[in-house]
Amino acid sequence: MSVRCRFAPAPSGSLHVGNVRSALFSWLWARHNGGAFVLRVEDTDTSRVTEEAFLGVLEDLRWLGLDWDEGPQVGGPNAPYRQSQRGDHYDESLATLLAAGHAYRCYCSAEELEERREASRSRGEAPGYDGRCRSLATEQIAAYEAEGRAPVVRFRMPDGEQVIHDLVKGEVRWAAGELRDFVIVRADGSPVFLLAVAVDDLAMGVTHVVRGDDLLAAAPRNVAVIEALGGTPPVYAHVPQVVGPDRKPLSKRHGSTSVQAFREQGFLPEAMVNYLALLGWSPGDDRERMTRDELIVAFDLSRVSSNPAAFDTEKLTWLNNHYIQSLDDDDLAARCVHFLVEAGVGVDPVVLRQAMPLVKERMKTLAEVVELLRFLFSDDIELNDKAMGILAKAPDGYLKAAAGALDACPGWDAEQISHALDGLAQGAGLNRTKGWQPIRAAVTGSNVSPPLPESLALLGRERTLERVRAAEG
RNA sequence: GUCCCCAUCGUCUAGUGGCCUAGGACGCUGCCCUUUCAAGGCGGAAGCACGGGUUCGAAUCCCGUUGGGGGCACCA
Repeated sequence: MSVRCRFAPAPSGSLHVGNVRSALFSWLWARHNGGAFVLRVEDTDTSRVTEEAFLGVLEDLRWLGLDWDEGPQVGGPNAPYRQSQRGDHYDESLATLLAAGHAYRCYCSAEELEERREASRSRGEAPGYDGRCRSLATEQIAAYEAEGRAPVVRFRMPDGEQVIHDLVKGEVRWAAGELRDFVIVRADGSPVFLLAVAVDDLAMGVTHVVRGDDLLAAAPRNVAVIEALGGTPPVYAHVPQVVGPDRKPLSKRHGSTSVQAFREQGFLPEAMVNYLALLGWSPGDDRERMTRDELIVAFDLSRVSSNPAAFDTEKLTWLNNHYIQSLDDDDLAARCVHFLVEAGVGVDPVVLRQAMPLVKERMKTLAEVVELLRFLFSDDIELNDKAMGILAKAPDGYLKAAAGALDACPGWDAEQISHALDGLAQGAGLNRTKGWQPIRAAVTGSNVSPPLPESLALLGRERTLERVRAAEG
């Protein structure tokens, strides 16, 4: 049987990197096995779902290159792929479960349940549902109905020990009676996650469920429902949570951990995918920088680590720089445009393209292109403090001499500019560092810039001279 | 409270009883290269949570302790 993996996010706007890693592992496993990757959106909680949030999730996955074979915008034999549109499937399964006695109506009110939970808690017992409505007499049901109570539907957990053979966690057991009967349909008739997931995984022929280990305890419940429906449960792989630097599960508290935030900061999808793949998984050898195809070949769910991994932006950043360096100049320039425009910097595409070799090993994120190259596209140069300091320390008349030397430079390419600058520095008795910094400060407004001669060559002689002369005063 | 999961450098990891004087990577750090900043090259510091076993031998197996995390919802 061919492998079918799925990713089933709640539509949250933008996925956070922990979710994305689950999606990535699921996708890698599908691709590794030449199987299918199914996307299903868990939007049963219709009250808080917006169309924008739904589209945001799809956008994130597309940007990362995690393509799906079945799902929203793509279709497939099991459409629709939004749980909010699959009510008839749940109704049908519910009828089956009820008819076979695998589920029953529970009339306990929220207050009654809470009261009994507290009582068992104070007795030191597990606080779950006590099974009171498991086998109600007909008269009792009639009495509840007469009271106007609206029942929920609970799933009757099978007796006996429950065992999950998890690809990551190994064999996990729950003693008989530990897993209580849980609600599968609310009093208002809407299906709960635990029903919807089981019904959908079964209907969609999912063979492997890869998800966060916060859902580990849901697995035996999922299995029980699927088996009650006469199906064969999938294999589960519960990957550990991604945690923040403080070792707490990733949340809003850790700031911008959404895919969208990383994208806006100028991280490449190639870097995100590579980094996330390494978070909790390794190929078993020393490889770290791996292409998408290499990851697909090497990926193995059984090699996923079973302990939580801390998200390390530093390492992501290192990989991002690596991928920026590996892009060809046209590609890199195209990706930079957005960030320059966003920063209000007008761009000359030809010059931008020519500037790429100067900045690619200096950029940790695409967003940094703005500070690196602003001086090329804007003549409105503001000197930073260090630049002012450098200019203040330059010998008297040095900038005037610089203007003269550059004006006299026979040709305007990096090599000849470099030669002219050397002549200038030597004439003033300065080494390159001391001799070139004032020019850098005057022209770029900063003590730090891409290589100077190449930068001046791109800037052009006239604009260079204007800035050097302006800095004199 | 109870059940479950987890525990190798600061971080991600390799390691599945002898190959471990615990390997790699990020970060940190020294040197080299160098027009600034990077990038790059070559070095360095840094770890098996603790306590008991099992074994000729344990990072690796078992038990316990401690410390994290998750479940026990008409949330997903």
